[in-house]
Amino acid sequence: MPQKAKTTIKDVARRAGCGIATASRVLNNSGPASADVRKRVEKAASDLGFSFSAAGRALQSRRSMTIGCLVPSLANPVFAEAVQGIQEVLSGTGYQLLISCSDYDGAADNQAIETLLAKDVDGLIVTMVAPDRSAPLRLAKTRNVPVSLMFHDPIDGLPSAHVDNFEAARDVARQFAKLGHERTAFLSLRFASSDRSRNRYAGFHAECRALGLCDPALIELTEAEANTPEKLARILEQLDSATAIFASNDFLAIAVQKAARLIGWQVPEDLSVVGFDGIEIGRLLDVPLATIETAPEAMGRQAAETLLNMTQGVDAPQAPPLPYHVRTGATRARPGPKNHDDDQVAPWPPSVLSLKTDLKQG
Amino acid sequence: MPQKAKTTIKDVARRAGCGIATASRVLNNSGPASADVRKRVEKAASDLGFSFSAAGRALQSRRSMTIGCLVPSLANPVFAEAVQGIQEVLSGTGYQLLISCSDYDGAADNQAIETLLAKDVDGLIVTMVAPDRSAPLRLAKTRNVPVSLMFHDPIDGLPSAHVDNFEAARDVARQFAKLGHERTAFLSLRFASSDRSRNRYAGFHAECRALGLCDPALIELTEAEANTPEKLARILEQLDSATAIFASNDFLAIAVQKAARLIGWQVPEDLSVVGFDGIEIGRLLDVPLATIETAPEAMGRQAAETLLNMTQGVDAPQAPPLPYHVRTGATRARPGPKNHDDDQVAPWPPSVLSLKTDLKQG
DNA sequence: GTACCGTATGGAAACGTTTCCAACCTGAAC
DNA sequence: GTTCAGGTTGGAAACGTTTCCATACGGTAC
Repeated sequence: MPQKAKTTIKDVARRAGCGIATASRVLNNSGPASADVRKRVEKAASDLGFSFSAAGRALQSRRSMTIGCLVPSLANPVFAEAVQGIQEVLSGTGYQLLISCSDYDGAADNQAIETLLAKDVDGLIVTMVAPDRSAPLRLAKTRNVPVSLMFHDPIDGLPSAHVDNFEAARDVARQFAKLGHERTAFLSLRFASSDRSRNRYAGFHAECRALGLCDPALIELTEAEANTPEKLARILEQLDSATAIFASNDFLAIAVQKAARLIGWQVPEDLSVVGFDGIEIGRLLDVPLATIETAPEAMGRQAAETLLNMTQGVDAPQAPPLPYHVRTGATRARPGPKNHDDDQVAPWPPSVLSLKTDLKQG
Repeated sequence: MPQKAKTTIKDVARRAGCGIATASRVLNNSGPASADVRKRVEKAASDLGFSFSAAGRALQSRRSMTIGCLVPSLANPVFAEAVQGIQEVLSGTGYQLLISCSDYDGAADNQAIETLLAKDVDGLIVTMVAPDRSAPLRLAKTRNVPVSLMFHDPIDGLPSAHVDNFEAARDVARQFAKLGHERTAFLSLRFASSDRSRNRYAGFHAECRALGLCDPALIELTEAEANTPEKLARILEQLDSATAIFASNDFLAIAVQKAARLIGWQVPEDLSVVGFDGIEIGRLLDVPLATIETAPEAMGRQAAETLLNMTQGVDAPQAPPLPYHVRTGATRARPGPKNHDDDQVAPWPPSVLSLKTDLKQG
């Protein structure tokens, strides 16, 4: 095994018959050099297939040219698209992206940030369970490592690329009210570990109140329930008197429709469904999904741009929330008359199902 | 701005009143140290909030503890999930993931690999346009940087985590034949830059021949066509006499159904549709999508595991293709009698649409 | 008391860069 | 012929680690 030793700038200098400093200057175009030696160095470099060692460079320049990124999971297209947006901005700037996933685990979040910091990243782009009260995130601040958030509401001087979840959710309530719905439910996964879900619920809840609708039932699903139409259907059955459902993301909204069909409910005649996120596939469905259309990729781009500014010492002000768009779709309608045995009798919201999550804890 | 200088091991040593070497030994547990000095060093380190500099370490140890990963795009869930799988395996090993996206561009592929190599990655996990004939990929080999592929058929001694696209596609042809379909089409995006699509077409085509069906029409769509149901519908109309469509991925398969509905075709009565990949959402659709179910996450995991073995000098043999699973769904049926004006008259495949891509080029 | 051995310790080199600075060269001005 | 300015050049230090090696210090065996 001819362990090809990596060629260093020293090798280039020797071959070109000049000093290391000169070679460095030529290769970086960072100082004077005669045409003659310049040519020799360039030839030597290409002969040897030389390329700089990032490690040596990073050590000397105290910049790793690396940006750390933490997201809950890449299996969720929302985050995958956001990362894609980051990539687009970063490509061509010389920065590389170091990725970590926490799987929605708050402890893993902090661990990951520590690791990224230890790698001397030049900046951090983060979506995590609890960006406020994260010690490693504060550490980044004191170390002057710029931090940019995604999806979160701005916190504590940390800029964030986000949509106004609260406002958008109020829009959903208004739509339901205008169509004449009274009893609604909010479906979510991982309510406790997502301030996005919590804010959406809060906005939805607040506006339902303001408009005189019943308080929405808050349902937190397990992974299993969300992914198994039969289980989800059983939950729906207990929400019998609800005529409209706001799902915390599009994936859930699609699953709900499947479940509704299983128990013979028509969407939107028997049940209106609205999602959140605006994933591409929702538009292409047979019955296009009504949803709040956001632009995850744009969030990634904005977060990356803000971060780049910060690395250059530009104190970027918090950008306004990114626009969202109400996609009408075809999964909303006026509530139809369901054939209830016990109309108007069942208590609302159904106590068995509602969560007692403290909204302030987040 | 109190530019908090990073604390180095030198600071720790000074505070603990010992030499650098000793501090290093204690912190790494890599050599003898008296209980006394050990305690002092540990205290000093925690007092100072010390953490190692990855750059210094990388330079000295010639290992960056970083794995480079190149995929076409994270906006495609298939790759996002694969990366997620890689993450799962890497988490806890101390390796970090450096990500690049090429946006399906062969030149960008090579550029990205060069950049990753310059970052001194300890290994590469790659999905690209043309892994054979990639100079930078060969360079990795000569530099003894282990390389592991994803989705590609194994090449040239490079191990790959993949499914057998050719075989799986033959399965689709067999299903169509069994149901009695004669005229079929294969829909793809970026045919030229995806050996996956090409292999799927090749398998589908071969088996159609073997079973005595007509040659499938090969249709390459532009992004715009794939994403705009109306445009796609216009293309479908020209495939009037086809009764079954094999879409190169699930996304396309869903879009096709939307387009079919636009021109009044029922799926599966008027048109059978089968996809490829097995994305989660397909199962939850109102009419579950028939598809070849693969496990992108498992591919990522396998690629990562193979790579880890290689970094440890274990010469992992090429693993067999990962299993795929035929999901029956509800988008396939026997061909129904379409009301054709010119039944049996139109030539097949429709020459305007068929691509003349040379299958050997890939 | 001397010789020896094992364990703890710290100095210093090395990893591949960049950059400061001193030294050198050429030619022009006096 | 001497001096000076301007442009080239290379030695060496520094970045933060790890590790080789020599030293120092116990103690045990004679």
